[in-house]
Order: sequence, then C-alpha cells, then structure tokens
Amino acid sequence: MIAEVIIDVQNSEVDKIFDYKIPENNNQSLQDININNIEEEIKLGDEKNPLLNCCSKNSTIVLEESNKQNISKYGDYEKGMRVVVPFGKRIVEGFIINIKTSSNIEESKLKSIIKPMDKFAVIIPELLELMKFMVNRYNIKMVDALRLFIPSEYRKGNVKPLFKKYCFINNEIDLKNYEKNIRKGSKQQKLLIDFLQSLKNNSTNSLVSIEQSKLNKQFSNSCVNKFIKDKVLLLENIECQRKPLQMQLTTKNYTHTPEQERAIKRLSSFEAKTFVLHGVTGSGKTEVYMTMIEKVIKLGKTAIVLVPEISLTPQVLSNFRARLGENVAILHSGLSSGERYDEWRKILNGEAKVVVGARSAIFAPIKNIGLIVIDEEHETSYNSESNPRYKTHEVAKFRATYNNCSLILGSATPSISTYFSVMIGESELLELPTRTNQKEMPQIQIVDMLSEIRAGNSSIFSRQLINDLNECLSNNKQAILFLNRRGFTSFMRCNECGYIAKCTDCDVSLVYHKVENKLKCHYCGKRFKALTICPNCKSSYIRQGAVGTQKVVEEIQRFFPQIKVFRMDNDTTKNKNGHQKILEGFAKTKPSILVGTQMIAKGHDFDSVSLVGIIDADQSLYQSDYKSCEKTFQLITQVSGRAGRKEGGGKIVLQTYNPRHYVYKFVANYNYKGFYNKEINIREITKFPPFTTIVRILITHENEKLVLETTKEIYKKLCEIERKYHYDFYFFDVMKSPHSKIKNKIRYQVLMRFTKSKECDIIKDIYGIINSFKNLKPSVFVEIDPQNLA
DNA sequence: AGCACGCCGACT
DNA sequence: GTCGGCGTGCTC
Repeated sequence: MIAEVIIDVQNSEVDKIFDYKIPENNNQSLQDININNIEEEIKLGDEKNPLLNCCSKNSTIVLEESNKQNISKYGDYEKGMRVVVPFGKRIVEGFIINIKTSSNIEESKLKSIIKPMDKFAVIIPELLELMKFMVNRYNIKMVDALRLFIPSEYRKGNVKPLFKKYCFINNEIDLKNYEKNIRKGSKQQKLLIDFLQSLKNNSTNSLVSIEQSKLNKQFSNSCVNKFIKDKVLLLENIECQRKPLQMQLTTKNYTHTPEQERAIKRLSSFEAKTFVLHGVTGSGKTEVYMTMIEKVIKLGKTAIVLVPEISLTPQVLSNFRARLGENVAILHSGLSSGERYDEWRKILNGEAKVVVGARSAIFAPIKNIGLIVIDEEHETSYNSESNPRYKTHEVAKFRATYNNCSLILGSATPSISTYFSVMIGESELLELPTRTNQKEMPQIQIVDMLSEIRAGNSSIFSRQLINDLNECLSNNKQAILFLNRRGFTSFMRCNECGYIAKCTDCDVSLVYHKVENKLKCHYCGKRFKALTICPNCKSSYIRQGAVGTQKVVEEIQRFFPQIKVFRMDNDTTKNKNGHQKILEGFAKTKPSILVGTQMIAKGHDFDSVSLVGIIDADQSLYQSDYKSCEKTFQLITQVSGRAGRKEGGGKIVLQTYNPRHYVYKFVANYNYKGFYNKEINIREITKFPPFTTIVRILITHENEKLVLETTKEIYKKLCEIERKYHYDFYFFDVMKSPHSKIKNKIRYQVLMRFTKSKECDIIKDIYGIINSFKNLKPSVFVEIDPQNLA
C-alpha cells in the first residue's frame, strides 16, 4: 500500500506529492480496505458553480491522476492523517492526502512511513478537496493550504492537554479530629475546615474535590499547602477541557418581525444556493441566523458562522453560547493556544454542531454542514491579503456546494459585487428594511466645510458640530468623533472649491508622493505634476488632506476642557486589551467624547451615544481606489449605526468638502439601492470589478537589474496572453510599484484588467507563466483583485 | 529547507 | 595537489 504524502517542512519550497510505502505490520489486515470508496463525495468540475470549474482542468499540479484508486483507510493509516517520514537524510512531518495500491515510482526508491502522528485523520476528506480547489484557484502551495486547516499550535506539537490541580478531601482523616490539632487562633485554618466540612455535607458523592486555584483564592496559600502536606487534602492532576466561555442557557422566547419571518421561511427551504441578507443596522439579522442554525441542528446538521474578527466581542459570543449552548465551538485569535486546540478537537470529533469564528473558521473540520453564514460580508478582512491568499467567500461557496447547503451573506451594506451577484441571478436577495425596535435611523446632516471656511471658521469642527456637541453633552449623553482615515497616503485638495486631482484615465484620485513631489495613479502608474494652483478655480489654496486623531483630541479639548475625551486608534490600542479598556472607560463616563478611527465603527453598542461627528468624510473617499466610494458608503452607514441605538433620535454630523458628492446624497437617506445603481453604472463604464478582474504581478528583489530582467521576461510572456485575449483586456502595463522600495527590495509590477467572464482562463494562463519563474531569485507573485496597490 | 554533488580559485 | 567557495538539483 502506498500513501501520497505532502511534506511539511517550515519554509520549504517542496510542494510535490511523495509516495511512501505504508508499513505492512500495522494493525489490520487487507480485508478492511474499502476499494469501493473510489468515487469521492463530489466530482469537481461538473457543477453549475463556475468557481468550482475554474482552473481545475490542465492544472499545473497533477492531483487527479492518482484518484483512480482511492482508499481512505489502511490499517492504522488514514487519508488526512499526519505522519513521520524519512525525507532525504532527514526525518520530517507530512500529511497523507491519498492512499493507493501502486506507485509510479521505482520500488527501490520508495521508503516507508515511520509512524503516524495522530490516531485519527486530522483533515477531513472535504478539506482535502478544498485544498485541491485552493491550490488551483489561488496558486498556493499544498502545504500552505493544509496548514490553514490545523491550529498552528497543534502542528508544532506544543499543545499540552490542560491539567488542573484538584484537591480531594481525604476521607481517611476525620476533619473534626484534625481540627483539634491546629494551632489556636488560626482563623484561616478554621475557616478552611468549616468550608471543607460544608462541601462534604452538601455533596452526594463520597469523593469531594475542588480546584486548588479556587481554594487558594479564598484561603491563604500557606494554609492550603499545610492541609495538603498533612494529607487532609490530596492533590491530583486532572485533564480537563478549556472552556473559553461558560454561559447559562437562556430559554427566552424569540418573537420575529414579519420581515424576519419571511426571510426565515424562504431560508427554510435549505436550497443549495447563496442568499444575500440585506438588513439595516438593528434589523435583527443575527436573530435570523440563530433561528436558522437551530433549525439546521434539529435536522442533525451543522453550521459555520463567520464574523469579522473585530466584532467577535464577548457579548456576541455569549449570545451564541446562551442560545445554542455546548453545541458551539468558538475560534478566534483571542483564544490561548490550548483553548483553540480544545475547541478544534471538539469540532473534529463531532461534539460541536456550530462553529463561530473569524475568517479562518471557514476551515473548521466540521462535517455535514447544513448552513454557512458570513456576517458583515462586505468586510475586507474576509480576503486574506498575505501568504496563502484566498477569498473567504469563495471558500465558503466551495464548502456550501460540497455540502449541498445554503450560504448566507449578511450585511447592512452588501459589497457591490455581492449585490451585483443578486442582480445577475447568481444569488437571491432577502431584505430586512426596518429596525426591530421600530426606531428611526438617526438623521444624517451634511455640513459643507468649504462654506465654513468662507464664513471664517478655519477649525476642523463646523459650527453645527460644536452646537450639537454642546447640546449632546449638556444632556449628559455621549458623542463619538470619527476620523475617516486609512493608510498613509494622502490626496491633494483645493480648499477653495474642493477640487481633487484625479487620473485622466482611471477616474481614480491621485496619490501625492512627497519624495518625488508628484501625483501618481496607483492603477495605471501615470504621473502628474503636483498641484500648486487649482485647475478648477485658479486658487493656490492647495492642501494635502490628513488630520490625526491626536490633533482632533487636542482641538476638541480646547472647546470642551471639562469633558473627558477618549482616544482610540492604532497608537492607543497597541497593547493587549487596549481596545477593551478604552471602550469600558468610555462606556462608564458620562458625558464624554470618544475620538477614533475605523475601529470604533464596528461592533460595540453604546446606549448613550446620541451624536456622531464625522470629521472629514472625504478622506476615505479620495483614496486612489476604485472601491473608495463603496468603502465610504459602508463606513458612514456603519458609524451612523452607533448613534441613537436604544432610544432612537440620534444624529450624525457629516463634515465634507464635497457636499454634492453622490455618496453623501445616498448615504444621508440610507438609500443603499440608489447608491448601488449609481456605483454599478460607474464600474461598468470605467471597466472595474465586478465587470473586470484586476491582476497584479509583483516582482521584488534587492538587485534592481535582476528585477528588471525578470520583469521584462515575464512581461514578454504575458504579452502573449494579452494578444490571445486581446479584446478582453482593458488595461495592461508594467511599472514600478507605488512603493518602489520596501525593506530595500526593489518592486516592479505588471498590472492588468480584463473581462470577468474570461477570468478563469486568463488566470490559469498567468499562473502557468508565473510558475515557470518560481525558481528564480526575485520573488514573483500574483494578486487577484488586490485590496490595495501600495 | 537541508544536503550532496560539482566545478573553479588560493593555499598548507 | 587539496581545501573550500556556493551554484544547482533532489528529496518518494
């Protein structure tokens, strides 16, 4: 018997399948081999889902060939198990991805597996299929995909089972007798004895135990130790499971609004398709998920719920635990390695029916999935932007298709491409247009900052905002000031008329590069002279936009010196729990002001916030990014949801230098559909996603000459692709990367944009070319629809 | 990654 | 002559 093994060596370039002999002297005989298990659960490629079809033919990596004789188990060895194998002169770890009867490799070359590392398969068959899909789709290494499926702690082998020290009360020693021996006046010891006695009396079990740490908390350390020394308490290490969150089950009855009811009814068909759940903030999307999950569990199936990392707050988690109890496993970055391992084990052995977690929870080894939910689906964090690059939506779609179940994409502001998929019939729309508590959405008032300047107010706050702040604070309420800043790039703006320099070809705003004193388009690489005089109104009042949170805090303190102001941004939340601490502090203080960036926009409900000020809404609008309008719309909607949560009647003051911009018009009326229609129109005309696919190939190395040579060669080859699909290409060029040097490495890039419908073919061809450059010194990698081009 | 094999310069 | 530089290629 032969096992196909993928070698797992840190940092290695080895990404081949190696055949190993399975030792014959392992437990079982050949009779147990199930040769009938030949056809896997699904056939990749014949599905309606174009994604699954994509790139799977003629892939550069041979995966299909061996599948003809497909055995999932042989003796102690099983597909998906990790093993120890000899590799060259070394002993390394590997994953069995397949078991077969014969090998194409010379018998003499074959070595035997040394031993299994697990008692069971740690990678379920579905995930092995997913690995193949990801390898083809994202051109990643097989090991890298496999590594995603297993908690890193477990791979390194340094998770220890949790032992807790328990104190058992020794029944052979009579407590009353012992009491006589203790020194008089020793209060602590007396208390401890009484405590133990009462424990014993209240217990039905003859053996009474308690965690040592609990005793230590209540009684003095030395006292407990003395008891242990005297054998009154017997110490024992007991293995137990870590539970990140313990919760009482609630038996509350949940009533649904008619809209929720309608969505639930439709979802209860459990059709194997994608549903987009578009619900305004506070419309009870979570309740819909919960209800559906309960239904799925009743059917004996399981569910995965993905939430953005940032909103994986204790409240959210405890809501799930409270409602679904021990069925829930939680995976997120805040867990200790041991906790994560325990949760993962719970999933693997079927104890958990529901997995709630951030992005990577989509790889949970859960079987028999009946529902997958991606909450806040528009969040960009769902796309992995480094190393194994992948798109959570696509992975989720794969798993949903594999399990023949529904995928729900929920959001108050679905991403344009998601909504587009509804429009072209790829997914179905479900709407929750009103809040469950019938409260109005807070009013959004747009304030023109240019007229403020004209009126002689040069501060960063408009008179309106100051007025509203005054009112808010004097009512003992709280306010949030939001600074819409991302990244370090800045744009140039005329402070007289609000003109922003844009690329003539791409309709994307230009980025000011201070070093060269040039304006650049990050999409086509075109360069422009820095502005000194506004081409629109001839004013020389040109400014680069960017105000920091610190500045805002200083300024606001000048206006309200007696009010407590909290600041929350990258600087103040660096240390662990910095987040939590600031938020808690803010929640406790009334009246108060919270100044912050992106991170205050999400999660966290503040009941007493009645005013939100958006200091400079334009800052995210004029990123050199075709998605900037979409992001701005999402962000403002999101922040607006922070005000007037409980009592309604909140207010948003949106300060802009561009009050007539369409984003603000739509956002002020909570008109998502209007915005979508406008935006999708622009995307179609300017040939941006979802109508096209953007691909960037990045070539980096210390040696500029080398990079240039490689880039030229790659470019030459890519030209052939461009010629082949000529009419599908809208853009294709080589250039220095916007940050032409990072860590002393020269960066060149090839950028292209082509029709979405040809995406699969073209990407496949690109991967083919790129892979032939993999062994060269400069590192070459492909990004599909990169999040940013910096 | 590691490790061997291998083909050229500078040294006891 | 040989010791050792690291360029190339293989690991079932």
